[in-house]
Amino acid sequence: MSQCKRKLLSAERERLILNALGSSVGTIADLSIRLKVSEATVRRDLQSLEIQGKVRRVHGGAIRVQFPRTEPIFTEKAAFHAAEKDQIARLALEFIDDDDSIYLDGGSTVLALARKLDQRKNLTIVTNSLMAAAELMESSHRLILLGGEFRALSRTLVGPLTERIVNSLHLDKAFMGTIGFTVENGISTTDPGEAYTKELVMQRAGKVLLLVDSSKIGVSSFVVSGSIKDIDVVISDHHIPEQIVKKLNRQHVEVIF
Amino acid sequence: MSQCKRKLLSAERERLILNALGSSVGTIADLSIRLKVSEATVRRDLQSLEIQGKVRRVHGGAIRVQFPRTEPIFTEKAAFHAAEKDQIARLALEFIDDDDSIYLDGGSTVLALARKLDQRKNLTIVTNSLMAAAELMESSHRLILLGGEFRALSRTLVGPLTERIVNSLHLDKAFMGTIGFTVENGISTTDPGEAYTKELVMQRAGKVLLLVDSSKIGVSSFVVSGSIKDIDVVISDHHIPEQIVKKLNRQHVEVIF
DNA sequence: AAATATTTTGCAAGTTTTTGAAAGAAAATA
DNA sequence: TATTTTCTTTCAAAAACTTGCAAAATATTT
Repeated sequence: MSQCKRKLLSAERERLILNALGSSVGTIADLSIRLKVSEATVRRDLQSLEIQGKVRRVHGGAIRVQFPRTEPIFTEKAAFHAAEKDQIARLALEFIDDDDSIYLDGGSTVLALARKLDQRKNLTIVTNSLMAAAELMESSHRLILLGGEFRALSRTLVGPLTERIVNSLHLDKAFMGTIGFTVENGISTTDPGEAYTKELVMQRAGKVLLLVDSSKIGVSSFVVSGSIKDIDVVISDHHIPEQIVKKLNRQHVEVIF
Repeated sequence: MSQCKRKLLSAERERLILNALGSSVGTIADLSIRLKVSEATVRRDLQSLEIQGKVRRVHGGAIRVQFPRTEPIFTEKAAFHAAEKDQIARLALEFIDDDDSIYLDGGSTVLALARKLDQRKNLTIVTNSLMAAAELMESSHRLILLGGEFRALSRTLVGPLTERIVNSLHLDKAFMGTIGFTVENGISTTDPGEAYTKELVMQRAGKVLLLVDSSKIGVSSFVVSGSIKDIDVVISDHHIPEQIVKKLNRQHVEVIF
């Protein structure tokens, strides 16, 4: 049906790539042979497909995204940048001492921290994240859940009801996650209820530590949920731009990576 | 079945590993042979899977973990008298109308009710049970969790902190579970924190329904968590003794079975 | 139709990631 | 305690990725 001599348009190729990937993965080399183009071109096409959210690129090839929902489901999000998140969590763990009372926010980066907490003793852990709670169920620490309205997308408890409990607690350190982070606008998220609870917690905590992988830096989301002033320490990975670090230091925010 | 010549991507290998592990354990040596890669690579893959929370590494191999990790104690309990509990839950469902705001207590009998709630529309469901919450995560109902201290044995949130949220809610109907139930002492449970929260909820609810299978009738536990006066309806199975029914009726408690 | 601008493609240099091997540390077993 | 097995760390080679650039293809203008 299409003229086979003429070279294919990139849009046509992209459709062919998606086809070739089927439901599983494909290598660059394989796709390059099948489409009769150079590997460089395949890479560019996959890059474009990744931006469109149709494909997830991995070293050596790409994986087709199964359910192209508007927001990636939690488990997919967690697998993305897993190594960076783990590294950030390892750095964050250094800030936690035995017998601390700490707050764990929602999000996969903070969840990575939750998985490491059996390296400390006798913590009081407060969280609004059901994923973190599930992870800590078996632990010997004292676990307190914020009440509130359940938000399915992030699996967290949010909104005005959380205020009741937050205000009756003292928190030594709060480990916060975020959707977006810029020096100008501070931290931002998609849901107003989520933002409300974040702000509340940061006001109650002795020290606020923001865990943010570099893919979120420079991104602004819908609702502002806190400014730079609320944050004491930013923990990120090594891809964080040097100029951002300098700007943060100027605002008396410690940066670790 | 699979193309053995082509080199596998790490993402593919990880899927194969999860597959190979199935629900049991797998050794490094075994995986190394099956995937035709070095043991070092298998270790690295397992490390990555552990960071993602999909696997638990042990000396010599790895074990697959799946969410929600159900404690054997709890599942055994739930399996016990499962048919009776399901029957009780079916009867309890009749008391729930569309648009109700209801409370779900902890315990396996109430959990059976939670599983049936997609037969109603637009409920506001308040609960202190993480098992119930896990069950209702995907539902379209509005879900509110009581905050408070996490009690591992029952997987519920209990204690003084729950007061903050309970007192700011209105509940049409409360579906309560219990450890023990006698006409003389009312309902009783093992944990003071648990009892505290139960009493609180029953005071705030328009109608209190007790879901109790016959194995718990005549049993008294450590802490009293409510008297007969607090209860409007008792829902049980057909093994409930006739004389108990009469005594309850005399105290204006409706009995269904 | 010719000339020019724009986009796409392939190539190559330099960088990063992955992989397997080996040595020392830690854990299990006898 | 001694011994074996398994784990972690480190290293070097190989594979894959990124970036910049020039040639080719396509689109736009004259």
